[in-house]
Amino acid sequence: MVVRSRKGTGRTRRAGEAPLPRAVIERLARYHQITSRAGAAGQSYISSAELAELVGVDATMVRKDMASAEISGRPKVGYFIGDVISRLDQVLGLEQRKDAVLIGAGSLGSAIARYGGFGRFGLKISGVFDADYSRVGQSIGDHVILPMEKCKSVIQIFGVRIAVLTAPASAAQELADWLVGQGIRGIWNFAPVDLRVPAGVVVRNENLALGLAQFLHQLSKAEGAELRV
Amino acid sequence: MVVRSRKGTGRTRRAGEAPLPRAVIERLARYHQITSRAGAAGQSYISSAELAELVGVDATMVRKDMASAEISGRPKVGYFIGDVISRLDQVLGLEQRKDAVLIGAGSLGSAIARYGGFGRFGLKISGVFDADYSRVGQSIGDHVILPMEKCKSVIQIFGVRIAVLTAPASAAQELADWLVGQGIRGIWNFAPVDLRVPAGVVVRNENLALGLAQFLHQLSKAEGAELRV
DNA sequence: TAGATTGTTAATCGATTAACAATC
DNA sequence: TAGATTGTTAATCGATTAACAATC
Repeated sequence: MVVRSRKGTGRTRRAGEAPLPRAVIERLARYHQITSRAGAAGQSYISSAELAELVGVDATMVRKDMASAEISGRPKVGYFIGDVISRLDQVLGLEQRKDAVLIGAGSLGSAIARYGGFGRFGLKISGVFDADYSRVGQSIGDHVILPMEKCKSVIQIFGVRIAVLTAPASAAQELADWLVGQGIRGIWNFAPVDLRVPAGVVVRNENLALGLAQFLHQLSKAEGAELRV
Repeated sequence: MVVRSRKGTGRTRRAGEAPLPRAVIERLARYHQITSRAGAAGQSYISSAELAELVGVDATMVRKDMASAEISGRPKVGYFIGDVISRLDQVLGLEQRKDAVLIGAGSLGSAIARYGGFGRFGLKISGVFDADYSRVGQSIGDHVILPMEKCKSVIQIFGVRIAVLTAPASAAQELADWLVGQGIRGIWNFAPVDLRVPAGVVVRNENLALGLAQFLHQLSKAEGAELRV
């Protein structure tokens, strides 16, 4: 076995596959968004200064981030937007089309199912499921809500490896276990629970309550500062 | 003027008001969530080891975080859950009741308006508004959708300083400008746009597309690792 | 060419971890 | 008391910034 990584070294990968730190990835995703918008507005090049301004970081850091994504620009001109997007698509893993099932057709689930914007990232919702029979059969956007019993076969037929979990907190862990058993390898979790999954399964918690707590903290800090000045 | 902060020093505040780094705040919010749950389950004390395990960080870091929030525990016992929650409520600014207006009663806005869970953080939605007259008058949860024209007076009457912005991206900046003009000091923004606001106004972007991009990156990394092993 | 912008190396800063002392 | 757990200081590590060289 060649690939063997000791904690913290991260030196055991093929060239060009350096594991980028989370902070870098977050910024790359923002560059992607901004650059796409600039491209849609007709721009062909974008400078590190412009990106830095919009993201609120130092231009040097933008250039470093670009370097770590192996994107190079041209002195006096900037980065070619086509390059930036196609390379960031690769780095962020937005290229291949990916099927997903959505579990839980409550109000948040419906909002996500209806929102078409994720197609841009290659994410395709192949089926929307709910355990509540009173919801089954209703349509949300292009989808018809299916009973959980059908979920297993949809996962198999389409080879789905991603689940969007918008079920109630009380059911989330049990559903996650079941999904992993069916071959799901990534869960985009909107239930306010820290899911426990086996190693190798990726969970991203989109925890709105945490976001709100952070927002309120910023706010109370800002109000405090105001009172003091 | 006593309060004068030179960039980077952060040494010019009253004792006990050290500006906690964002990473610490994020963890504190998670401790808050976990501790609340443990309390609800009947536990009275929680150890740094338990928190560390659930959050996926080192126990030493939990203790340091607790220290920076001025929460102290008892050797051999752990942290008293009552202390943790009440102190974190203070630090995170979850104590006072805060009124908010919600702008944009589309599917995401409706999901948020319907979701009662934010009351726990002191956030109270005082009114739901939409510019689309076909939506006005419909009810979502406990709220009735009001026309934008009424928004101004609701802000004034209740002294609202927080807005939840779930309008389409195309309208978001204009709405933000208007809201700030009406006295709003904090915007919890769900539109996929980086809002520009005057200094002193707090914006938190809850950008699902960024979240998805990060999730997909993790996933592609994990799949890659799998193939290599 | 001169000037603007990228690219890179070195220095700084801050956050995390390790080691161990303090305490119930 | 012995043992478990918190609390704190010092060491390490990584990320950010500054300075400057390279290049179109």
